[in-house]
Amino acid sequence: MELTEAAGSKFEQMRREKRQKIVQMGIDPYGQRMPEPEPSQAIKAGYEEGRKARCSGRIVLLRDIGKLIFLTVRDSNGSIQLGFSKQLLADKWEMIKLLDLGDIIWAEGQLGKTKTGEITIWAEKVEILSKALLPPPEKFHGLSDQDLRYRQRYVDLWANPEVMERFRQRSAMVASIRAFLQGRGFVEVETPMMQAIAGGAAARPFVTHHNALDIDLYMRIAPELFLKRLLVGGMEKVFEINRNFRNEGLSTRHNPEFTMMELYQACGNYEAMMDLTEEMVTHLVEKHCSGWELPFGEVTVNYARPWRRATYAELLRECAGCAIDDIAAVRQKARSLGLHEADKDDAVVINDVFEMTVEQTLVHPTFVIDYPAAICPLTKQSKKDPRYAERFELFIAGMELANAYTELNDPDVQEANFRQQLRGLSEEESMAKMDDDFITALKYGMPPAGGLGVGIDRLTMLLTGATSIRDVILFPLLKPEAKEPKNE
RNA sequence: GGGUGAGUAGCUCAGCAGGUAGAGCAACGCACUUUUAAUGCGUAGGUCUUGGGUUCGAAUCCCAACUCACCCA
Repeated sequence: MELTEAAGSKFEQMRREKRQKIVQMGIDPYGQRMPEPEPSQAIKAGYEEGRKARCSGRIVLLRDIGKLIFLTVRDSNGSIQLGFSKQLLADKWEMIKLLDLGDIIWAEGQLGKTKTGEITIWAEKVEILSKALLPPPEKFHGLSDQDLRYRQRYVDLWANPEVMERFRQRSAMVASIRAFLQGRGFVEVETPMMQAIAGGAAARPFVTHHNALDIDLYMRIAPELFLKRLLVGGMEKVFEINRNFRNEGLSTRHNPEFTMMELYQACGNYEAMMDLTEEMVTHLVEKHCSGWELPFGEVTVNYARPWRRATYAELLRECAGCAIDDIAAVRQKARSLGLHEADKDDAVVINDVFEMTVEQTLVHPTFVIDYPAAICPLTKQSKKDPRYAERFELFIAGMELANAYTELNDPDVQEANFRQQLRGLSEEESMAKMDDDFITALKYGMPPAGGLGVGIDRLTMLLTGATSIRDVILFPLLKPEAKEPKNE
């Protein structure tokens, strides 16, 4: 065991010794405030021979040619080459010779080009900002072990520049969504993440406990019921971008905590929400992507407007081959798909069949409209046919990306819907959970409204071509690492 | 929950008719003032995920566990 520890820490030991030498020179190996560096990208873009430039970043490549050293340092949006010559940096040379891959440094000097044309800062001042005690991953292949990439995202981000780029894009897209909505008069709000009743969606919640009050609380599965209370309060256009928590399995499309944008618009309905969704997403594609056709895994998605709008019933007929009214045929289909249907209500069986047959076929953006009213307890029924609800879900690449309703605002109908439990769903998974205060709110009067939820993680997946949700969440949920026998 | 694949040096990967482990990068030493994954020479580095089993002998075969990835429910 001692042997392993000694071997495992050999790299660290060498670096600790170098750090010690740096300290002995009177240099702080962890740096201090420095004149603000410029982004490497900007330095290169505004290249001007002889101009003074300063940058800082992590050393990702180092070529030591004796009295001349070339280093490539990487910052958050690029990298730039530094040239250290003994002639220019005689007083720091001893420290410079102790620099390693992975160290974070700062440098200032004149811009120039090498004989091969590479833009280079010929450093006159160099500071070490942080001595890395652990060696970086392999410089060419980077870090590719999936487990390590997720567990040590802090390494993944700088070892694999495309990872950094994807998260920069995510951030830019979220900023664009905010700007888009604010430009249309929406006000951003924050509503409770810990709730006494986990309502607004059909999902199993996480339970937590408040000690002082000695009560159990749920991590929210949706902000819906609180945002609607704000409609009652007189906020006519509100949105929230925040985390939801659902106590369900993990997959390439599901992380237990995920980011949802939800918005509500007074005097709107689900058609207004369709228009808004289409405008918002195409705005993002236009602003952040390379064209209307974007690859996603095996498929190519065409985001060009207008997007298809098809009813739930017509898609069921198209893909499952049965009419929504012919419940015997639907149950037959369910059995042939291997689904258990005997103890479930019609609407639940129909939806099971829908999920299995239709969803995966919807590659290009498709609004599925007019859901069976029975599975939509928070949605206003269609005036044309009360068996259906004014709800749509948006599917892209077989993934549910958005969900929207014409919001139900009749308190008596809402109360009745909360009491109506469907067989085939556990109580926790049911959307119908009595929330007396929400009914009280509706009794004061909520304007008719359109409501929309968009999964931000999935949207990022689609627009950046990431087929796993873990690639768009900085720190996805992982099983804690098994305790290893060797302790510190 | 089920199936498939993976886990070997710090990193990226070879090695599998069973005979006690190998490369590149990284590291250490030497040389080098225009390199681009710098180069040349030299050195060192591993309870082959863990635990059982088969065998004279296991990284390799068998069983179980752990973790990850993908597919399915």
